[in-house]
Amino acid sequence: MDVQQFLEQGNKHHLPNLSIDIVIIGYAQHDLKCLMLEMEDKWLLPGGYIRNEESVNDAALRILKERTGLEDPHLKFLSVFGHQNRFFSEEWKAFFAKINLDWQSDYWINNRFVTLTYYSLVNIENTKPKVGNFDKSFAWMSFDKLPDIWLDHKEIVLEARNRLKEDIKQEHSTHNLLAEKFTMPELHRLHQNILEEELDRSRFQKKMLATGLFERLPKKQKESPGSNPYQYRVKSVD
Amino acid sequence: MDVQQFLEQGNKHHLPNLSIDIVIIGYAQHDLKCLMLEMEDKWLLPGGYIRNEESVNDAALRILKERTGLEDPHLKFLSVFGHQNRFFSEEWKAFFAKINLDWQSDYWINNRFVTLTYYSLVNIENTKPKVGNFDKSFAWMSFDKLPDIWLDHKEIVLEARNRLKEDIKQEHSTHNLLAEKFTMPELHRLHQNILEEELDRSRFQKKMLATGLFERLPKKQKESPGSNPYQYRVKSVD
DNA sequence: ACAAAAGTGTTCAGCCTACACCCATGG
DNA sequence: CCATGGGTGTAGGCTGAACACTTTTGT
Repeated sequence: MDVQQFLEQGNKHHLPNLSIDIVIIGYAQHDLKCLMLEMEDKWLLPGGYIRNEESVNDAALRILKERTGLEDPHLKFLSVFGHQNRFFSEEWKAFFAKINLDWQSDYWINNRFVTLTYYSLVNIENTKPKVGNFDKSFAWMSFDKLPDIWLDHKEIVLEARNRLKEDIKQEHSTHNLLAEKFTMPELHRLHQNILEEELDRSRFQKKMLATGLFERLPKKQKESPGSNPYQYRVKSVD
Repeated sequence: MDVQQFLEQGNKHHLPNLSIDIVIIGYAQHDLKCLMLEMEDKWLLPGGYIRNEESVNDAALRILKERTGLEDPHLKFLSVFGHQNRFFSEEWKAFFAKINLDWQSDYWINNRFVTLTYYSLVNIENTKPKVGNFDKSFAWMSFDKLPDIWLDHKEIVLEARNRLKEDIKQEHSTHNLLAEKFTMPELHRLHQNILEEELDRSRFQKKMLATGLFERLPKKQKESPGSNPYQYRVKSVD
């Protein structure tokens, strides 16, 4: 579907008041980052709309796959943003003016949208982001140095950051942020990074191994001084 | 708004693809129950649609208040049901035939609806349920003896029942199911009921008191044999 | 007096915490 | 050979589990 057709006819093929936004979280250089797209001088979250013939969940997976290329990604529901003033006709108008495209006040994307937000933990190395129709570029943005963010997407990003902190205590999905094989010190640093606090190294290791979720692999070939760490990977489900 | 106008024009005043369904949970006769409405021979959850001028959250509160009369109720988001085949034109058609009302295939309520589900813990004694336009009656249905439930609402009810079991370990919202003043034995029985397992009486009492959430009131005047229990209420936030 | 209900106490096991210790490796 | 990093061990404390004890009250 080309852009003009999408703007004029998209409401016939999509649910006209629902959108999906995904906070795609990665980890590199000892830093938590999220994938953002640049539209002119502002940044926003990867997102999209729900087609008539797909479920909400399928739409989220499709959007995630379109932006990352990932086949079987981690994906978790975050929350609903449903304020009555949540429409962005002024923002769209200004944006269309900037890129010298015609803007019509009856484009369906000017509707009020309730957005369903998700977050996804991915391995940056395996992710090959692709920009969408209106996007100039993408970037992995550190949560500590967020740029000018469009619409209410900053609120969504921060909610995801907080939710991750809560979820880490219950769930064991953080390995999605690392490569298939990882060491305990790596996982330890990651958890400290997410929780923004020091965790006892000894206790962390024992707790993780006690879950029985990981299987030990041969030691890593190392270059740095010190004993070589074992590598682990998530046990395959039997 | 009268019924005919709602059916023909409702899409102009509501988000046309979003609904809200609420599992309203109460507790009476040592039994967890949920509020259901009768439409002909089937039962369904209290629900409604989102008006253009209200937020999703306000809509949920409005719907909850319309059905229960409650002013400041407990309300918590449950989940999204968003399957692509989630429209119920056949069901509506059959229902309209039964009540001898005209049915049009282009009524907006035949649309595909994504439903946002919530659950609410209420005190049955303080709740004065009111039926909606199409409802014959209401009833507090025990989770163990659910009737014939319309659409996919049974799935929603069961998800709420399971979520409550999970949430009880983290949150302390169960007092919403009891009267303002309650005793520890009452709270104890309630928790056992929700978790469907025995809880050590001694430990339960100490754990609850250790939260510091409750303040002790004078002992209850009692009739049954045994020592009179203290009454408690939730501490007011300072 | 006795049984039932409610509140509190006691013991033991297991887990969390905070380190200490040991081993491997590179400079 | 020593600094660094990584794996494991251990003593102390806290918390939870199971059950015992005591008090209160209706029958």
